[in-house]
Amino acid sequence: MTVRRQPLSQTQTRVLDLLSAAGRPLSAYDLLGKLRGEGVNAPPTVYRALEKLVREGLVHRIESLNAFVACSTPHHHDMATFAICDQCGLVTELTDRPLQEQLAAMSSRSGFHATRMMVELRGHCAACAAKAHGHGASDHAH
Amino acid sequence: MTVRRQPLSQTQTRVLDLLSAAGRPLSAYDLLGKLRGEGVNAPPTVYRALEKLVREGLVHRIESLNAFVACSTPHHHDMATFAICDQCGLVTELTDRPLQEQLAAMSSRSGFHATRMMVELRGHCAACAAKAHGHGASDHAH
DNA sequence: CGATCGGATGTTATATCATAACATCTATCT
DNA sequence: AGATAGATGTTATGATATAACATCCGATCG
Repeated sequence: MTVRRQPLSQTQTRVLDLLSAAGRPLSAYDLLGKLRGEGVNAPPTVYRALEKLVREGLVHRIESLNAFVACSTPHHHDMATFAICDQCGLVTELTDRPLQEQLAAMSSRSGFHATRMMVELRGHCAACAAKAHGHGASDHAH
Repeated sequence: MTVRRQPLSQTQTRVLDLLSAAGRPLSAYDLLGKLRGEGVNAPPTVYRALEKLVREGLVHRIESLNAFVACSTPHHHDMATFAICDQCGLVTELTDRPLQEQLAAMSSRSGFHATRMMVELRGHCAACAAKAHGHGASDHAH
């Protein structure tokens, strides 16, 4: 299932595995923390691995969190949509073809040629919205 | 036209004016640079002013640039769409009601309750796309 | 084989973005 | 006067990201 266009290096594989295992966004420094003692001691190595993984479409960068997640369905679409719960930190990758088409249409209608489209929704996931029955939201996230 | 729900302080007004005059995204430190010598000497003041302006819907934060722009049509929508040219740095704020509705629909369909929706397109504006007739793209942006 | 090249990594230093924590000041309301 | 809310100042630090340059290693080719 997991199609890898290019072979991944040791570090790249480790980073991807860590992100997959986490199942949530990790910052470059979160990853660096987990890789210390495995011969990775400085930010550039992590950022370079992430850069490669993003190029390959295996990892997404979530701009509003300054963090990275393993792509749930590696496909290299240059289009990612995320719903980010500000309460519990849950991040869900959504796929919505019509939305992508509409974005592309809006984009080209204005003469803009999009190479990357980011959609990030902030709010509360179903579970947290249910819990918050009116009593104040005491945001956490992270 | 410009509806201000709350009166703005001196600093807040200056920041908004600087952003409006710039007509492009400025970082908090860009603003700080312009405000030194006007009694503003430290980041927190700028960030606090920006925070207020964003709350009021007068300024948007562009996540993928870590920068701020004056809202082209102050309305407090919690929804912003930007097309960012990676070549010349031009940032255009787009409004597309159907897109907003579709996003809201997709969001609620999955039980997610969105309080903020961010859409950022990266690519080339019409002018730059026209210029780049095949000869290599030598990205600039900033 | 030895040369060369691309890709990955190491290493050091620094740039850039953002906030914590605490003090002060002023306007307004009571 | 006392209380409150909002804005700001000030110092320090935390968090994120990259520049610049050196090295290493495996593949390819003459």
